[in-house]
Amino acid sequence: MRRGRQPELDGVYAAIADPTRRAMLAVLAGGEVKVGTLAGRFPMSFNGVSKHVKVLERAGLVTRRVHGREHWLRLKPAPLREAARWLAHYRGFWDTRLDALERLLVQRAKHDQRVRP
Amino acid sequence: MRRGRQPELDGVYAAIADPTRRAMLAVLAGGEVKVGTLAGRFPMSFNGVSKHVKVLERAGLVTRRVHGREHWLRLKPAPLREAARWLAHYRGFWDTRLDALERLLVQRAKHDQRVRP
DNA sequence: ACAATATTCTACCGAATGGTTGAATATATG
DNA sequence: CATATATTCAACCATTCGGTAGAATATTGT
Repeated sequence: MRRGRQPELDGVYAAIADPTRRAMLAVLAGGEVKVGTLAGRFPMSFNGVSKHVKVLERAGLVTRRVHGREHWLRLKPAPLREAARWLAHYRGFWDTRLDALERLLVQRAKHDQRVRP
Repeated sequence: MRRGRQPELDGVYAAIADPTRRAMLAVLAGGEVKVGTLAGRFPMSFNGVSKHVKVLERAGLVTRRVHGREHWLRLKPAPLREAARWLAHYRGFWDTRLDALERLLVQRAKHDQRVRP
């Protein structure tokens, strides 16, 4: 695993921590969408949507293609794949070694309970 | 896949969006540690660490076992597995880019009350 | 009983977030 | 040109966040 800091993960996880933005990603997964179209589908102001889009952009999850006065948004899944890989690594580790560790710890806790209650 | 709102994901993704908390999870993956031990490993006040621990607890990623005056923390990887599964689901869609994606998204848009109220 | 230890609770601070409104900018259309 | 459209920018507000310091609580050790 790559050690050290991975600052790009901060933005990605923070971006998808918001349910509105997760819903936006779902919409964008269907293809390119204008900002206005996106705004029409969410119960908030145009500017509110614009701000969320900017967060997704900053996280590298969305790119913008300006065509005249229209701004078309396209999903860029690569950072999400990175994030998934990071999680998968930990998940794999925990699925194997840690579950065994947890069993052991539970066992020891029971033992301690028996020995000194 | 489970659709609609998944509020537990909010807390999990928000929790792991912070590099300090990701590092704490890495430490906890090595086994149970006291809050104080954790505090000794991070360049911030005891109280700062205590707050981060509380965030991880609220996200369901850490449990606390109070033994006397010592609070032992244990990792609970289950919510991370949930989060990984959510990401893997989307990743799979993007890898394949099938028409099924479009159909599912249209269906979701119809069902989801939060989007287009 | 007393003092040290492990930890939380409360209160505060500055910065970031999620949201709003209103003005500005660029572009398309009559 | 004038006007409607698509969008951002700027300011503001309330809340949350990451962090600190100090007081309070519970437990252990002498």
